[in-house]
Amino acid sequence: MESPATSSTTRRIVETLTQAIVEHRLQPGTKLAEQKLASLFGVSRTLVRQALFQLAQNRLVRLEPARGAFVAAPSLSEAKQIFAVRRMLELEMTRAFIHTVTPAKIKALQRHVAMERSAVRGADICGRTRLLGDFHVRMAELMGNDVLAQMLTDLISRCSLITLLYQSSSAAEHSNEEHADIVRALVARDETLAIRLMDQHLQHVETGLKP
Amino acid sequence: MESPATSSTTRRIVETLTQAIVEHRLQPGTKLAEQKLASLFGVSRTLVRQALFQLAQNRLVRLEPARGAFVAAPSLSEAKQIFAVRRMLELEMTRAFIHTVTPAKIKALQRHVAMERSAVRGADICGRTRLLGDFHVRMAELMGNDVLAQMLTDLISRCSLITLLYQSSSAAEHSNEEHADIVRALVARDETLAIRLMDQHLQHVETGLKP
DNA sequence: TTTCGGCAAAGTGTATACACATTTTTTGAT
DNA sequence: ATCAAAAAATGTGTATACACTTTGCCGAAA
Repeated sequence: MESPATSSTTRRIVETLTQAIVEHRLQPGTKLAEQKLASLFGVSRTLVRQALFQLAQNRLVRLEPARGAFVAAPSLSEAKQIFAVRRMLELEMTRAFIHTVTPAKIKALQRHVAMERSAVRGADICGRTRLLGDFHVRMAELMGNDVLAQMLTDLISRCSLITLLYQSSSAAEHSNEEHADIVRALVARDETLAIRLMDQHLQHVETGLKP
Repeated sequence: MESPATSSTTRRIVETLTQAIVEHRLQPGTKLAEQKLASLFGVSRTLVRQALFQLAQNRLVRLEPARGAFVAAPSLSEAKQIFAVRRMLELEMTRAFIHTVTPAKIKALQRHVAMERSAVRGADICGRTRLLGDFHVRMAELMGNDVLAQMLTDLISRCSLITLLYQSSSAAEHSNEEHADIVRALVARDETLAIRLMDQHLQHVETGLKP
């Protein structure tokens, strides 16, 4: 399941804006005027509009009728709802993972955790956040459930605006260690432990949000 | 959390097309030519394009570059993935519902089940399918988790592309009875029973898919 | 000084026009 | 008669133009 087919030009704009928003070079609430973006990217308003439309569906921008597009500022209440959904999905996903685990899948997760660690050790803040989120998506992909993977991708990108605001470097390191712990529990085929660790991990990330 | 703000004209087109697709008046694979839809709705291609774009993100239509838009034809494998996700979400939702249940919420669900029954008894095929799906969405809304509700809305509309192919009138009646059973278990605050009933219900809907 | 009304500037919402790709039809040769 | 190649038709991708809404500013009246 690939992302919906769209002109590569529009996609380029979406990706550039997404990065800018997620890396906080565009602060929440910033107005995104169509004409300015159009001349900035050297295209017409048409393509910018499509891009903004798509970003609105990813909940990264807010579209106010006849007023324009603004960088979204997800509320804490929304973040809590998102985490409630993530917990539902990911605890069950962990349970199911244990039953379909193979050495190759374990290897893939271990490699991912290693990549996380180098990003966390380095100063690569946006790469760090992306990788820490991708761990969860990777688990879904390894289970062969692309629908679940896509869903987690959306959910995680929706809170990335918030996690980036509040997540400290030490919290990132903590997350990375918890991922490693979860993988160890998966290796040991310890279902109860893996689920408990995942639950605690999500709990930590969520409580880490509050300023 | 309301659906993403967009011109009401575009939204009208999206909703009309969604209904038509979900109610199977437009068969999977049907080409959706922009100009034809434009004259049909009495608007320009611009608005139709926006609508098709949005529908593509909801996975109800497929967009092929330079070839156009087609009504999506979800594979059985995709349907199975969707049901796996629904089971994750809805079993936990049922568990959580028990803990936050109030007489008002029960009343709302009971009213909904009654509406389902009259639609099932009558010959209102499209209303029937919509209402049977909405039961699950309604539960999420009553829990105050709009993120979950939106997610279930998407998942269920994607399923209905398939279920409508196979769901018989007797199956609909069966679903309605199962909903009533679930509500009774909620009234009794019987967590284990409610979850088991919901699990069986999803199982029935899913196995009902295979031709 | 403050407030209200209107005017101008800016920006979004929609339609239309044109360029290019794809598909289909037609035509000509084997 | 069949197949291939070319041309016409259909349809998408992008840009531009115009109408209408919002907004900020300036002046006049209380």
